[in-house]
Amino acid sequence: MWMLRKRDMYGQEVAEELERMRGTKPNSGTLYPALKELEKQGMVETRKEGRRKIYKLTETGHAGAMEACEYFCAMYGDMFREFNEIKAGQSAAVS
Amino acid sequence: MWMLRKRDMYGQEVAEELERMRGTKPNSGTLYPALKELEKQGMVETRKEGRRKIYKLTETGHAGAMEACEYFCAMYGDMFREFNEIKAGQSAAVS
DNA sequence: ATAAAAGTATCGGACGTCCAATATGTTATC
DNA sequence: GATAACATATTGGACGTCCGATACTTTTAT
Repeated sequence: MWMLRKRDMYGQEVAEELERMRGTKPNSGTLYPALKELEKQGMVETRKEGRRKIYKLTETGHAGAMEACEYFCAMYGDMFREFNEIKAGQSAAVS
Repeated sequence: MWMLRKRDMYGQEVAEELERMRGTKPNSGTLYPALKELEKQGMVETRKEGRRKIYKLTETGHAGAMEACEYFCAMYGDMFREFNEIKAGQSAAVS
């Protein structure tokens, strides 16, 4: 969902983005049911372009993405910041 | 694991920290098997203090925590940064 | 000493996630 | 227009995660 905030994508693009992020591409049996569920919930809307089905985040979807991210960042934000500080300290020590 | 980097804790403390982070406390049926697994993997070592069992991250555990965090941050780092930028923009707009 | 409380621990099962296999429709290619 | 390639889709099942219930041990309170 967060990825779709930036631009509309079709299924395979979503899969490739996820591969870039986490190393492995989600199986189609994972991807499409997930997208379908988001559509059912009104988070995304779709249009067809040729053989591709393009997913676009709705208003509700934008709100939902922000809300989910809010929760997620509240959970792991400290860890993130701390990790970045450690990294920053390490690269500073090198120079 | 990340929490244990800062200080040793006993089980209930771990549970309470997790509650602060994510809102709900993990069930004991979730917590203790997880800690036991970490011990089995050599990530934590334990000592008893009274009725409490104190968990301490080992060298391996520190390395493991960093490695896991590295992976995690590589996955979600962009989202985090973007989210923070949005938040920063919003609070700037208010003032 | 006995009861209550705190902390640790285990077991079953419900539920979710993800993948492999497979199928179907659509656009290129020849 | 047959074949290959691309994209979407469904189903089944393996696996993992998490919780509720329950039990055990150790300490504190009375």
